[in-house]
Amino acid sequence: MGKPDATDGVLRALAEPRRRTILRLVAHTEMSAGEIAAAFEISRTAVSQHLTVLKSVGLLTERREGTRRIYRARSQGLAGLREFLDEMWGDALDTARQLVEAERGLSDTDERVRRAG
Amino acid sequence: MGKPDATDGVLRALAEPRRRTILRLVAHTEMSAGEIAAAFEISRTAVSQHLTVLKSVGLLTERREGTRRIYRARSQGLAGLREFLDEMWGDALDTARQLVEAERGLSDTDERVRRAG
DNA sequence: GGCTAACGTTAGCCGCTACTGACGCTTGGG
DNA sequence: CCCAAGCGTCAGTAGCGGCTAACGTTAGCC
Repeated sequence: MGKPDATDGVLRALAEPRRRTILRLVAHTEMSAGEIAAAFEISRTAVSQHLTVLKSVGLLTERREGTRRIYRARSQGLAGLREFLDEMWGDALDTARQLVEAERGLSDTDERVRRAG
Repeated sequence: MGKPDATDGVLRALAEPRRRTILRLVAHTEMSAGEIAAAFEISRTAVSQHLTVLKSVGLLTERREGTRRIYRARSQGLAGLREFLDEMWGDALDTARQLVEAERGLSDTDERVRRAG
């Protein structure tokens, strides 16, 4: 419920293979813009634009450190997409999602892993 | 043979708002191509092309009945996307998988990142 | 066969999007 | 101050992707 527009932007952002690669790169660790750009063969400018897109739809977090900008994936940005998936999957997995949400509440970025058992 | 990443096609298909609407329409019931087209204001041709795309990436099932073609969402086509989500979300479902991998002894994942100390 | 209904397919147009190259901005150091 | 490092931003361009209109195809009825 909330904004259907949010899911639209997220899906358009994820439709690009390189943007998905970027997300995977910074899924569990941080990286500077330069480090991320070094992982591709396209120009640094193109990567910067991808970073802008990902950040604008809430899939990326930016932190400044001197002249460098450190990026990190923001898993919360995928919440709307998960809702969309569950809506059409209509499975027992929806129950699991409720358990997870109830457990983590509104806590923010944290790599800690917890069992839902 | 085969496609290295079926998720790519699925995400590109889902990036279109009308295709998502189509999927929602036939998520729990069947509909003919004409009925689906009637739900939009674009031409029937455009809807037919959307149906072709959705079918080509495995998100739709087609059944013929006389001159009509009946469509229905194929939730199995979203399995790969769900894996992608879990990979970056790191929720309880993914945790269970990680535990299994840990028991097997840290086999093959190469997404390990070096941590600059 | 002739005709209609219900679709898919093709050709062409047009807007969007990802790319490159040049430039501007901010930070830190001499 | 000047200069370099590190990035973002601004034109400009090539190509992809979705749209319409016309045409082709299959199924059923008379």
